[in-house]
Amino acid sequence: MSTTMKDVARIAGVSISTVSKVINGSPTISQATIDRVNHAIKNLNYTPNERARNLARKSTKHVAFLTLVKRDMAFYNPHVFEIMLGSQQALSSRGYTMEFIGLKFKNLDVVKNLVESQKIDGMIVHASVITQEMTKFIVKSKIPHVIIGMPNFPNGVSWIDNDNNLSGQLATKHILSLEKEKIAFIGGKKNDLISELRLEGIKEELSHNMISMSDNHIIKTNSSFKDGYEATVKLLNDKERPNAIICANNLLDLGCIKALNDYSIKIPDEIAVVTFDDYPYAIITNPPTTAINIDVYDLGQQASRLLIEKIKKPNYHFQTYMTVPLLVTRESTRKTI
Amino acid sequence: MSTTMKDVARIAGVSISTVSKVINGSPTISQATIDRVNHAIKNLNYTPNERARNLARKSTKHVAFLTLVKRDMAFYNPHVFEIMLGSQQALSSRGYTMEFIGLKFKNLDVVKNLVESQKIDGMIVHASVITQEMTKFIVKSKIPHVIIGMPNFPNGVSWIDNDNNLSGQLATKHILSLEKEKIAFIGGKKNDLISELRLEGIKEELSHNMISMSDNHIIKTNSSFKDGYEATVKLLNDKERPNAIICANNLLDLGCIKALNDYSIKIPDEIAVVTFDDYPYAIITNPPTTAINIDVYDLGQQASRLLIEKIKKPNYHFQTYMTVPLLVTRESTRKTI
DNA sequence: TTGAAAGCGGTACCAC
DNA sequence: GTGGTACCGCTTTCAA
Repeated sequence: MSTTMKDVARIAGVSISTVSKVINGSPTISQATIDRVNHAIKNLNYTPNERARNLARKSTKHVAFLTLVKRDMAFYNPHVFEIMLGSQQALSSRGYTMEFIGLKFKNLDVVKNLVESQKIDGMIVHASVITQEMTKFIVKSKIPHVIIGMPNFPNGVSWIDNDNNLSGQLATKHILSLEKEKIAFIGGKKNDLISELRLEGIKEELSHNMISMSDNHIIKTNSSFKDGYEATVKLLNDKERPNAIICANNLLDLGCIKALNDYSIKIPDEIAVVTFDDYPYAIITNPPTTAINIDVYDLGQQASRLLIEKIKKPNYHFQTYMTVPLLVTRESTRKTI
Repeated sequence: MSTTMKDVARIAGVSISTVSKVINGSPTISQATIDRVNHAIKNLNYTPNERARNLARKSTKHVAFLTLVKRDMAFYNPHVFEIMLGSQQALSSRGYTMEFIGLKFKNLDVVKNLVESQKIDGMIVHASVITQEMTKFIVKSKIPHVIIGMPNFPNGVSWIDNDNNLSGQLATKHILSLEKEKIAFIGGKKNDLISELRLEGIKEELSHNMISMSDNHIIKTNSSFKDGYEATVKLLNDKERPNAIICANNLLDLGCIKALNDYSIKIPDEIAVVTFDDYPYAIITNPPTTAINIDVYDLGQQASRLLIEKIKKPNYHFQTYMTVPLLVTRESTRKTI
């Protein structure tokens, strides 16, 4: 058998409740016994049994991180893992551990069983697995939680997200500072909420500056290299050719820059380009593309921070928390002399 | 209070040990009572308390996945996460859960505490966190484990890895099938074990075919775009210019292809190119690069499978398990007509 | 086929 | 300050 508290108590010549108090840093123990107990712990090389503690203290210091997963996802959607990394770091620095749960579909039963089995103190849930029914369950169960990403339906859950509207504004502000006003946008289809929010931000910033955006300059498409290429060609053929293009993601950007190069358009002199997200292609386009970067690691950290806050103070409430995007300037918007 | 086994027992009119047996599928219970108990469970919406089960059964059905982590790692080193994905999938399909532990350095104390706290049944450890001291501890502790990646020192641990030697052979075989024999290799420095193993495979396959490799055609460098570019230029200037180049990774490949394009070398007619790993750049080079791909998801799955095997049969032993690389043929080695 | 009861290894309240 | 002890909620003999 492995050594238990009983052994420590015996060796130290105290009761097991005293040992427990020493381990948990209770203030009511004299320094002398603290030393005796710690000495015994060292000698016996004793480590508390976490399973027993979990049962006794009715909490596990264990948090679940839930996300939808697919094969190869680490390659084409690394952001989720960077969020997870931030979450885990913030959790472990506060004495919590993290269970990673990758779901193949929005599985309500798994979530239910997870919270009802009482093996976690809270959960961080990526918006990809969320359904309206699930939010209802989460709210009713009162499990401490943070959703990563704004749900696109009414809900009572606590969520945190990047400020996508602000991202759009930032991109636009930057382009306007180059004295370019004919801005085009290549983005996702209408149901792509993030793309829509960014577009809104772009429009807002433009109207602040009394500039309107031509409908022909807004292209909603899929998110492949090819789509980016074709959208760009379409923009080049528009009767009022834009002098700046904002791409909703790296793949569209890759296609866009390729098209501009093929048509011998000077970047940024004739057309400047800005993309959202910094990875993986913004760095290697020719020229490298200016990007609005989201610090997803930070997003994960904030999520954990808020979650632990909620675990500790059950009546602590928040509905939303926005993290801030960052501009990374590169040649695609750098004025040539 | 939440409902417990006691409640179920009372409602079903049986003892709690009977309830336990029903839940755990004991064969000694009559169908009639099984039905009664299950009915009560449904009615009360009862879920067993996992904390209590863990303590009572002295096992947690919980496995740790350990790896070294750094900020932005999901972007520049997604492979680890794809391995994790495979592991988690294989674990959960067998009723196990996974704790993700990202370490900032090779922290022996964390590992010790992890196994001594008895909260995991086993662990999958990425080679990035392994030290010789740690392998000693792991072996001594008898904790079921699988190391992902061959340790580069003598050890008694169980590990699993891709067959990097075979990868090198595969790349070489493919190039030889194009009737090109002057093969060059751009790889990592000497301490890069994986790169060395691949090079060995290349050499082995060549010597099988009675072909020797010029020392000038082996370049060991760092792993940046720039290094790939420069190495390629050096190869182009060699008195005996190679007609095929094997790059140890995607970034080197990116630089290599760029250099070949800048020097107007026809790919693959004048020089064919093969790279290791398929992501993220092999797909987008011009032309796209043929790659030797490692199915890291599968690697993760195998690791979990073996780990659970070991958990269930403590005297089941293995030292190594090799997964097989895959050739993805693209334009960079496709014969033009 | 079922149930009583002794753990599993701690925590935390309460008495001293 | 310290110790006795009743749990925490389940699993697992062992006897009936």
